[in-house]
Amino acid sequence: MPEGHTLHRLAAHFDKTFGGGAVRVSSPQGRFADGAALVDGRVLAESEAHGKHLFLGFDSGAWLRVHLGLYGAWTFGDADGERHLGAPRAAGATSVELDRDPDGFVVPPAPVGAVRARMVNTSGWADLRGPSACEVVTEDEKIAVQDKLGPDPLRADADPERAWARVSRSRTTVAALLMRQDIVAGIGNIYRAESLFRAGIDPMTPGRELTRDQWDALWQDLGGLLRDGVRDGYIITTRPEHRPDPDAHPVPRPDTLYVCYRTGDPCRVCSSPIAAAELAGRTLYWCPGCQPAR
DNA sequence: CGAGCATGCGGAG
DNA sequence: TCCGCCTGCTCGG
Repeated sequence: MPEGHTLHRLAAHFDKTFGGGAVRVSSPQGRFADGAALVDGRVLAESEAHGKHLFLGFDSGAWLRVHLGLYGAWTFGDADGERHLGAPRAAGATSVELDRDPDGFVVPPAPVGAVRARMVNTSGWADLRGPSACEVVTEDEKIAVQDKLGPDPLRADADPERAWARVSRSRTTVAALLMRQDIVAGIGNIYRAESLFRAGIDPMTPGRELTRDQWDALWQDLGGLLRDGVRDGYIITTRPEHRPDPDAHPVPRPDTLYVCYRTGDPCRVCSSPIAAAELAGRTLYWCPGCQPAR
């Protein structure tokens, strides 16, 4: 689920499984062949996420920038099997047998589908499919991308004041503002809808009509939800008392969200039917009972 | 098998 | 504001 939490999980996973060693980079599909050649064989020195961008830094100073878009996903394979991080995807066949070439690098299975980028080291492999961006950039170019992004609640350097300065001056609805990566980086359709529900805020409220307290609470809640997402690996926004089985672990998928994908279903809190509307090409979900228009 | 859908974004108008 | 694109899953016929 490529909202911000997924990218931070990816950065941590790359750091753990590829960081500090030489990496072979290729493009089985061919569309990333030139970029792959630029970093092939280098040592992965740093792995970082900012909003929905993943930055993999190599010892040459070059960075690989990946944006998963709506469909992108990484598949990882090692001696423990396979797993996916990104867009939803059925679990593939798990194979624990890993062949190695004479240099000790893993020989991954034949590419399945369009593998834009493939990374291999001596303990595993990673395949990237369907990204909206996958390119090698300079340090300056990487910084330029980050300069256009708003504060990411998952990053230690995040300054919520910057976001509030924009939000509090805007006539745009808070629902639209939360989706803008130049205002808050890492929020997607699910966190947008769920955080507004939890705050009891009407999504159509103009940014300038939010109170400072409302914004502070929203920012705090987003940070907590994102950190939960990093920990759990999927988005859970429902409080235990609003789940059919408060003690169920892990939380069953149908019970994880308050409003997203629940059009017409009864609100978990007030039983009103969940509403949905198309807004700038995306579906906005909310509860008219818990988030009344003012 | 095709249509529809999805956690996103950039560019044209 | 709308369209196109990247991929793969699910559902209906």
